[in-house]
Parts: sequence; C-alpha cells; structure tokens
Amino acid sequence: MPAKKSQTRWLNPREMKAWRSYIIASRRLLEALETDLDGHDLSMADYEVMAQLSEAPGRRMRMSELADLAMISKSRLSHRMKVMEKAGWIKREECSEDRRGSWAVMTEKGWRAIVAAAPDHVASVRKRFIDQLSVREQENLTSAFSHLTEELRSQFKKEGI
Amino acid sequence: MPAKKSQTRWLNPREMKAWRSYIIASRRLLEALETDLDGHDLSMADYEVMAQLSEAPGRRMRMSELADLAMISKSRLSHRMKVMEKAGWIKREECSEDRRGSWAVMTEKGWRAIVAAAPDHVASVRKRFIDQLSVREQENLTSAFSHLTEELRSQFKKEGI
DNA sequence: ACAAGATTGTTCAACTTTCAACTATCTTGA
DNA sequence: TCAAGATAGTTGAAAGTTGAACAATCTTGT
Repeated sequence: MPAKKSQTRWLNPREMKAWRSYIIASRRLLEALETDLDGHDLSMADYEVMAQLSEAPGRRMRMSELADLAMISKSRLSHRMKVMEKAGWIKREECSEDRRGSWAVMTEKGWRAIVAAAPDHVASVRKRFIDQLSVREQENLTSAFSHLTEELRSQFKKEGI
Repeated sequence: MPAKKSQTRWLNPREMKAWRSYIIASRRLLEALETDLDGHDLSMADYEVMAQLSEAPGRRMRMSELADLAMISKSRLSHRMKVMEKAGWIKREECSEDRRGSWAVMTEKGWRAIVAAAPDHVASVRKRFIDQLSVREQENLTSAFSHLTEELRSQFKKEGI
C-alpha cells in the first residue's frame, strides 16, 4: 500500500466513468459467461483449465505449467483436478523426468466434454462481448489491454507480487 | 446454452486477440487491486459494500438495495455483514416501515476504516489502470463498456438471468 | 560429492461463496 | 377481508478457495 505522503489524486469525472463502466460491465459479463457454461457443468476457471489442456501436445501437461497458463494457484488446480478426476475428465500420471512432478492427462471423456462445451462458450463470448464491439473498438481494446498486461507484468515483477 | 443448429462461428484472430487481451489483463488487474487492499483487511467486494454504504444518506441502507448496488447476492451480503458487524464496522437496525427489512448502518469505526482505505484504493486503481490509459483510451473504453452494460442488462431481462 | 536452497505438487484448516430452505411480513385481487 | 403469492432477509450445509506447511525431489555452488 502506498505511503500517505502525497495528497490523494481522486478520479476526475472522466476517469471515474471509465473505471465504473469497466468494472460494472466486467462483472456482468463474467456473470453471464458463467451462467452460459452452467449447462456443461463447467465454471470459467475449469473451462480454461480444460481448454489449455486440450491444446497441449498429447493433451497432457505438467500441473505447474497448467496452473500458470490457466492463471490459478497450484493449490486450487490440485483441488479442481481432484474433482475433474472423479468426473473422469482427466487422470494423473507420474512424471519420470522429474519425480516430484505429475502429468495431468485429458481423457477421452474429458475431450468430449470440452469439445461439447467449446461451441457454446464461443457463442456466448460472441453474443455477450465480441459482437457488441465494432472492429475499431476491438482493435482499441486489444491495444490498451495488451499494454496493460505488459505494464502489470512489470509492476508485479518489480513489486514481487 | 444456444441450440446447436448453426455451425460455430469461431473467433477470428482479431477477435481472439481482443478477447484474450481483455480477459488476461482483467484477471491480473483484479488480482493486483485485491493485493493492494490486503493491508486494510478488505476485499474488493467488501470495499465496494463499504463504499456504497458510506455514500448513502445517513450512511445507512436497506440490505437489498446495498446488495444490488454492490452487485452481490443477498445471501452473500448477509454473511459478509455478519463479519463486518463483528469487526464493529457496521450494525444492523430494524426497519419500522417494512418490518421484514433491516438497515445496515455504518459505524464511526467503519467510517474511519473506509476513509483510511479509500486513498490507497484510488491510488491503486490509478496506478494499475487509469494512469495506464490515455484520455482517448479512457473515452473509448467508457463508450464501449457503457454500451456493453446496457446490452447485457437488456439480454438479462430478455433471458431472465 | 554434498549441503543449502529451490521447486513440485498435495494437504489441512480456515475462510468465503453458493444454493435452497425457511420465517416473517407485505401486497394484491377477488 | 383473506388467501395466494411476492419480497426481505437469514440460515445451514455443501462446495470452492486460500495460504501455509509439508514431503519429496531437483539444482546449484563449492
């Protein structure tokens, strides 16, 4: 947390509108996307895990890498994988190169689940988000948010987040 | 979930970049904002509740209205309020106009907590988000995301979400 | 070769969120 | 006026998440 040395620069009306519109739309958007996935027994986070795994060579990935790509903690991934394993969507195999590690391996059933969910999820992302933006808006957004990702990455590194 | 009548319109590269950059930046941003609030023993959600309450006349609000404004479920608000009440930040008073209802009332201690947190939170929002956007980008974002909020609102109404 | 330290992945306990059930009260309309 | 239904808010149990602790294994520098 910043030290209290300087006076607070409150948000001016333009800034406040930008922040509020972003945060409110985002909350609603995420809520809608989650709801749209309900029918496939998937949360967005689980979808992301499965999608990443489905694109990996051999549909297998080390737990840590998967956690990184899906942007969740290793602990959380571990818990979710226990659930997905019980559902028969993945299995775990031990890793011979590094015997601390283990492979998350997508099963045929898991593959069918993600293949069934993907079209609906994409349709949902389209309807709720992408198709609401003009080409120009998409490009502006990509530019602003890519920069933001980079900046946040470097802030994190500097601050050790 | 959409019926599977039409073929899936997958995202083209431009659309995919827009979606990925948005979702990744947003995840990181939210993570950073949460981290920045840690020092005040507040989550973003709790901050939002306290901020809304602090702006209400008499710093008091009906539970349902507060839940609506903070965009959380009544159940969740109820649970959080139990915690905040224990922390001495709010108290509840019964409502004479509608005896099913109750007032959430911010205490002096709660007021001091939000007043202490606000400058740091604003600084955090600035540093992580607003100050990373040009004026033009802020305006574009406001326009696109305000539209999105409206659209989602009307989608929700139509679909009964 | 090996101690010190880093990394991998899991587990436990605490905490948070969700969902459905529930009480109490209010509103509506016949 | 009153039954039927809507609304306010809480609760308890189940499910999900977090963060620290842990065992096992790998890496590094000497």
